Amino acid sequence: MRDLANALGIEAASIYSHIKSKEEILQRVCFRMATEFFEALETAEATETTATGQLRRAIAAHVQVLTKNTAASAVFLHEWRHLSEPFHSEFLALRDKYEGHFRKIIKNGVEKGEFEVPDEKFAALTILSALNWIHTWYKPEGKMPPAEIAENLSAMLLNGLRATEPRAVTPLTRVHAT
Amino acid sequence: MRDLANALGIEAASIYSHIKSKEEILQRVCFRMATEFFEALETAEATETTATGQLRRAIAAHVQVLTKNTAASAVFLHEWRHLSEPFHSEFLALRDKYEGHFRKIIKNGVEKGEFEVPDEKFAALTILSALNWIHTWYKPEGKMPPAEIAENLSAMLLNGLRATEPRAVTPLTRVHAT
DNA sequence: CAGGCTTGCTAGCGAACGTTAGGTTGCCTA
DNA sequence: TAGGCAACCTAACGTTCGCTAGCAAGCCTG
Repeated sequence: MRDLANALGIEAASIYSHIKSKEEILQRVCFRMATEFFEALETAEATETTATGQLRRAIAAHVQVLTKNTAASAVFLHEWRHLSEPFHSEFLALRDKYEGHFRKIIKNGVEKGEFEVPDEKFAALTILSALNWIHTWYKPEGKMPPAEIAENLSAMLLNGLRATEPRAVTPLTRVHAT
Repeated sequence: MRDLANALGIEAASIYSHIKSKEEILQRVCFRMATEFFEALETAEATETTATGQLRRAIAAHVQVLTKNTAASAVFLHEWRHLSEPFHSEFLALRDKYEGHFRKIIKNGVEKGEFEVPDEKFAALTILSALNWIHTWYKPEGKMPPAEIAENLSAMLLNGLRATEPRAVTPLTRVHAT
């Protein structure tokens, strides 16, 4: 709190004119990020019809939210553990729901013959795992912009490392300005 | 410290008969885990000759170390940030070296025509990302044992989700008892 | 222009933190 | 059997933590 106050050019006690408690900050960050992830995901799902397209859009959306604010992302990904009830449970429910969207995209893909996975829950978890690590190394001034990161991730996750036949990886068409 | 002492059935001050400071615990955990990861990785590399084989072994080794002690893994993956100098720099150097091993396996694979990736550093990072998340959900009593997790991860990372031609995923032959 | 709301301040509370000082006990060894 | 050391204790240190109380200044609105 004293560090935060210092960064704001304010006394620590003055912060409490704006918030009720330290945890309120945590709650706001966690749930605002959750909302951002959901909105981005729903847009992604609505934009495409094929499972492959939806998944690639979903990955791009997730990466975009994640890279837009890496500090908030780190809080969203790790610090939610310190939420008190009922926020902790509520947050976990949202997380499950978000993961469920990915699971459903994958399930659809498997049913339509686009994908082939041993376990769709495991696949969804692995995809999100691969995405959720980027906040630890991503730097806005780095040479790889979020869109390119997303494309590389999509390519890797959809096609794997293995060299076989040539695989077309067409760029995503632009939906709206970022 | 007081929690730790309580878990040990001891007074907090008594801990200092065994360690110099709280950070010493952090140092020991971080560097012991680093050693474990390196030893497992080097065994994996020595066991196979193809890049594909080495990568699958390396993934299995990493997963095995990670799942053996999820609490220590969480410390290794996140809390190293709180190491003081020179341990912080030393740790980062080890991390780079470890990642370098993966990068080299991938590079070899690309040169031998086994793999096809846009950026081998990025590929290495993505693979480790996918692996390093499992400590957040893995439970020893869960229905998926570490070896199976590793196999599924290898399958996903090497082949991707996309259904194309049938891909043989042969199980790893057992090297030594676990 | 009076009232209240917003935003900030100073002072300080009570709890928790990592850690130290100094002492007691019991075992292992010379 | 004497000495030393390992392992533990009680007591308390100085610091940092999140936060509250109480107050002052500035702004907007009735």
